[in-house]
Amino acid sequence: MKIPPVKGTRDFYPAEMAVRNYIIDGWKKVSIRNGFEEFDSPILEHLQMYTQKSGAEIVEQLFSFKDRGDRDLALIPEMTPSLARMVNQKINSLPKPIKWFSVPRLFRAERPQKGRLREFFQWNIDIIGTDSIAADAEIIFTTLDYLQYAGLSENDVVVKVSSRKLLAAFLKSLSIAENDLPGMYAMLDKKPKMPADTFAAVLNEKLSDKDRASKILAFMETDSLEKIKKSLGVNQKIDDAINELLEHHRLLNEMGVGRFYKFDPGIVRGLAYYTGIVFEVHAVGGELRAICGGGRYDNLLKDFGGPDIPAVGMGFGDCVLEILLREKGLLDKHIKKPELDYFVVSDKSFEENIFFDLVAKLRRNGFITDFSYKTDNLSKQLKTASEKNAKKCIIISKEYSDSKQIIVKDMATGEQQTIPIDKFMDGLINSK
RNA sequence: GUGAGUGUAGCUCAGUUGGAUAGAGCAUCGGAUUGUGGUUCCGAGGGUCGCGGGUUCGAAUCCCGUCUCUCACCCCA
Repeated sequence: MKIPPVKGTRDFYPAEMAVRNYIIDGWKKVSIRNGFEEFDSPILEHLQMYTQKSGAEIVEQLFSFKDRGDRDLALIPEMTPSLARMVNQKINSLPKPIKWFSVPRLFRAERPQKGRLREFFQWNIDIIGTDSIAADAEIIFTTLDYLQYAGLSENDVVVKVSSRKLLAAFLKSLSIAENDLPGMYAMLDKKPKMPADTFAAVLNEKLSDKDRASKILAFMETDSLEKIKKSLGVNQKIDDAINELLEHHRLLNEMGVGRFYKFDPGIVRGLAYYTGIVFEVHAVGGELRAICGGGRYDNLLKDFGGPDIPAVGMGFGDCVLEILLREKGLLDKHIKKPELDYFVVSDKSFEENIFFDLVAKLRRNGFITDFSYKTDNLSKQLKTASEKNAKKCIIISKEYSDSKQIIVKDMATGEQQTIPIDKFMDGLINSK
């Protein structure tokens, strides 16, 4: 009986594995050069970790089970709670700020669709223990550092930035109650999904107040910090939030990535735990969902039973990225076919057992080396060498039995030279 | 969880109004060119036509169910 793969998962054959490694290696390389240290958590956590803050509905969106000790466990659907748990556990002994990154394998029991699967990889970077806006800027800089590393420019991607603080202060200035804020966030977050007049109608209905609704609409349409400052600079809290955004923008300009920046009050992010500047990276002109997103979440550690310590972070999944890189032709460009340094070929026209000795020595010296199990036909073996993308072939044949010489053939040019095997071996060792 | 579309070799697809051993290209494997690869030529393997049921003398083809995949909704950490 054939057993199918599990819904929403992927098989990584060598070709797909090369893509996955390319993406993840890039994430790690960029994290490290931006001063982040790698950590990892278990793939299982207590189910309670997710139900506690998000409610019971979330159980339907993750994979959970009871172990034999009757514990409710879950395959982790995100990394941030595990990070909070780990940091809280050692909070007093960790030097601050903490700059950590991770590339966990995550699971969500949703119905798969474009750019969303049930099993995926997600790059996370977090800075914990500072409320400096420079940290908010650095998270975005590091994200952009990767996107540029992958070959994307400001023509391909845009960072849309907003502020929960600004939005909250603005909504409160319209006498919307603190308790109603989460509901408002959820609604405003849906704006891009509906036509403008539908959104206006929904807003009117929700507020039952045309004046306030039109003010919110105007706010949501504003596309620059300067305009916001001019139209709203009436209230200390709003002013503070705007100044924070201006400083953040200034830092990104100074870091040389200001051209990617776009103020967009429509960026709300669904998650309730954000408290400050939030952002999403989107493909320019595409229909794709957000490539990645993040922001400041100053209450998270406290919410998970730790001290009141500020934090800012970003999460970046592999699925949408892969679609985008493929569309832009950046995968074929960056992922090389595997190559061999040497392919050793022989027609067995000699007695001595030199063949495997040579193969082993090449490998021990660090050369990627292979050979064919079929040793009858020279032309077959060379064909295999071509298929395996060998840079050079070593041919051991009658020159060896005649005078202990081997042929080194350059597969790109076809040139070959005959040299004594001892000389070749000495050259190998000296080349290291 | 809701809705729409889809399913024929590993991949991309043919398959006449329901008719006999279901085809092609690519890929894979083998052979030819006997001291040298990429080209070419020849050949082979591989499909309970997603699965189950029904209609029919007869089903890849029509009907029902189910699953998969795709896309959208819900949700988005």
